[in-house]
Amino acid sequence: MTRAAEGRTRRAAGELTPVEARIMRAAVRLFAEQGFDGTTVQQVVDAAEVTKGALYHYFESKDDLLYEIYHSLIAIQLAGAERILAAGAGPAETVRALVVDLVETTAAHVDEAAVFGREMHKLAAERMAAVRADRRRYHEAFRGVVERGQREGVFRAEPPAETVTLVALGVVNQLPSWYRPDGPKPPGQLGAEIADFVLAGLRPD
Amino acid sequence: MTRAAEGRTRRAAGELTPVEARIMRAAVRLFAEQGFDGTTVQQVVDAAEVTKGALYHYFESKDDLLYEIYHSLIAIQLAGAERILAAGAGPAETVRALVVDLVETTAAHVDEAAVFGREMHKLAAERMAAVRADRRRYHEAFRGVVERGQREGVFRAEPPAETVTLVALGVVNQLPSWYRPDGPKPPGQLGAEIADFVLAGLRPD
DNA sequence: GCGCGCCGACCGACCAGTCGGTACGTGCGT
DNA sequence: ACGCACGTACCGACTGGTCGGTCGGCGCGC
Repeated sequence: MTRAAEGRTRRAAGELTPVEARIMRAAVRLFAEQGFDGTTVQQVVDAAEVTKGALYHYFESKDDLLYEIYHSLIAIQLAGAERILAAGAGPAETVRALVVDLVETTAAHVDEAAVFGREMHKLAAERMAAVRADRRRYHEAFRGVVERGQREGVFRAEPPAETVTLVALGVVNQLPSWYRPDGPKPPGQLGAEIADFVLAGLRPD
Repeated sequence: MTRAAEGRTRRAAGELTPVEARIMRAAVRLFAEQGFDGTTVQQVVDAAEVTKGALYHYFESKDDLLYEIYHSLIAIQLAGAERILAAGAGPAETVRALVVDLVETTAAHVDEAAVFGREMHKLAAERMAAVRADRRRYHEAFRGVVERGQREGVFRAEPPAETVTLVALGVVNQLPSWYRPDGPKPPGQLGAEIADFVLAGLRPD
């Protein structure tokens, strides 16, 4: 059995050999800078200081790298959402926590997020479906919190919950195009400001 | 002089020969579906029912097509912004008109917007600079309106104008990833709902 | 001395862009 | 009225180069 096949399950469990980690780090950086198609496998192995043989020993294909990048990001974000939802706070506090967490994790993984946003559509149909399902789960969980707040009367009823969700998740998905780690505002503050603005649009008269 | 060189100025003035228009339409659709690098020049010419010779007669390179796509979109959007700003309405009405116009033009040119968002970074340095400058102009014009409303007291002072701008333009830029022309809500309504929500976040207590 | 982990030259496919050529309309000298 | 020269529009086989992926081999630990 080659490591490439075995690797899928091992990596799915979050375990990475040092060589795999180096390859992933190099791939994410290069894909973010130059795009997936604009980056050659040779550039990745050079940057990771390994050889093509090693890369294809651990990964099945170039596409495989793309999927792993998505996977490492979505796993973190869904875990955050589940943790926050499970805490069982009120709608306002939950929305705030969700937005702040999303902004912080996205900022901490800007390269992954940038690659994901730009190249998601290049995934094979099957993997694409898995991605879409995860995204929709997040989207619906968020909208559910907004709807609950509206039913309970802690949020204004007028803005369609769907629109609020689109706006909130929209900024976050767009974040890689303007966020700079060395910018003046730390991610936590950015998240808080965005959350405040979203909640301001929801506060009852 | 080849048409490819002449074409730059002629196309900049908004004039397109029928052949150029066919090529552009095919290119936009294919780039939106498969990405820029994922689309071959041969596919474009086949879809446009012309030959490679014709394409390279009218365009200098594949990159040229990308730039023309951007150009046709940004020209419309900046024109809309200037028209609205020139109308001289109050901050609230101006913000609303800006958002609605942006959503409507983006929806009317989803393919262009999708390609632009994903492949902008592939532009050559010089053209990239021109793009960035235009985007910043739009961004700053929008923020300026928000700041004016805050100074005049018609908007709440708390949300940083920069954050409001990031949120408003963020949804619009993200629109190609979820908007479907055959969806239940027409673009005008979508724009109105988003504008309402943004203005709700700005309305004074 | 055997096999796992890795090496890297090489292969076949593919692709942007080229270029020698064709077809046709226009104007001009006779 | 005719034909010749010229420019524009377009054609499509071909080239030079690139890239993802392969595979026979090799060295080191056991």
